[in-house]
Amino acid sequence: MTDIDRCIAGRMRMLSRVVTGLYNETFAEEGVTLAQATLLMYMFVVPGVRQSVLSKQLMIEKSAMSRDLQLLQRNGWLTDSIRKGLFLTDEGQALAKRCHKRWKALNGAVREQLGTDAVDGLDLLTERILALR
Amino acid sequence: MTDIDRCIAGRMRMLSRVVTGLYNETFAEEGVTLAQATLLMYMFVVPGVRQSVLSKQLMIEKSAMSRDLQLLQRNGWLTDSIRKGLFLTDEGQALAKRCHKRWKALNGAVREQLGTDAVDGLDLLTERILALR
DNA sequence: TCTAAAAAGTTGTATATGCAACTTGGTGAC
DNA sequence: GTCACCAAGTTGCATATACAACTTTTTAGA
Repeated sequence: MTDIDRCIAGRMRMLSRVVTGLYNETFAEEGVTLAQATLLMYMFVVPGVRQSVLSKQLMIEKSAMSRDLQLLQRNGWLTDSIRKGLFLTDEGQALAKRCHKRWKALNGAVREQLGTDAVDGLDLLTERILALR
Repeated sequence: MTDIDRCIAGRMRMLSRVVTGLYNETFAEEGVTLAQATLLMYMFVVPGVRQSVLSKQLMIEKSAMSRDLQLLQRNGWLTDSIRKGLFLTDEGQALAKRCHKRWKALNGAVREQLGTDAVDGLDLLTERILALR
């Protein structure tokens, strides 16, 4: 029973924790987490997007999404009508831009350090895992 | 700014959510989650292991680990002395065995469905991500 | 052996997440 | 039009996770 370190899910979760920590370090300078920054950046790109769309795209359960967005709203980054489509406030837009700048730099560096073969591996893995469902 | 779906961390988190859901379905029949089952199986294999070791191995922050274990203890699967090394109760051992059986079947099927190339990709990715730190 | 520093573990606080059950909103059949 | 249904969103409850600050335990030196 010494084979449990070959657990696909366990491995994915571990890697997720590690990279999350890495990205959070950067976003902390803007006072947000990676999860929050991701939502902000999505909403910047697709103004008016519905929760259900984000939920499906990111594979986050709708109730979790609802709460994540409420948090952003409490921080003044979303307008009031979050049930009719999501829109960033001016402050939210400015924050999204700053986050994107940091994200781009970090993500580029990470992709480079991982190497194209590892990144390709991730793409393949993504495809196959999504096909499991 | 439509490049955010190329986020390494975002991707890892999404995949983590998906596979976690898949594994949780199986473990739910034993009344535990994947996270809990993983800890039970580890402790079964290495009786007396310290929290700090699990924490490093699984890359889970020590305070999170502390609480995860307290939960298992409240359920009667761990003996009292969790500060001096972790030991499963008889019930905990029986549960760990049942979990391992389910895990082995599911993980084998998942590895097969993913294919060796994708699994190899995950191994490479693991290596590279751990090297980032 | 005693003590000071390091490591291990816990607790406060907060976010991220899921499932179940509920409410609200929209849409089509009639 | 309205009613019945389905999709979208929310809320209750629970787990998983991190950081900071604290307490306890261990370990190294003198």
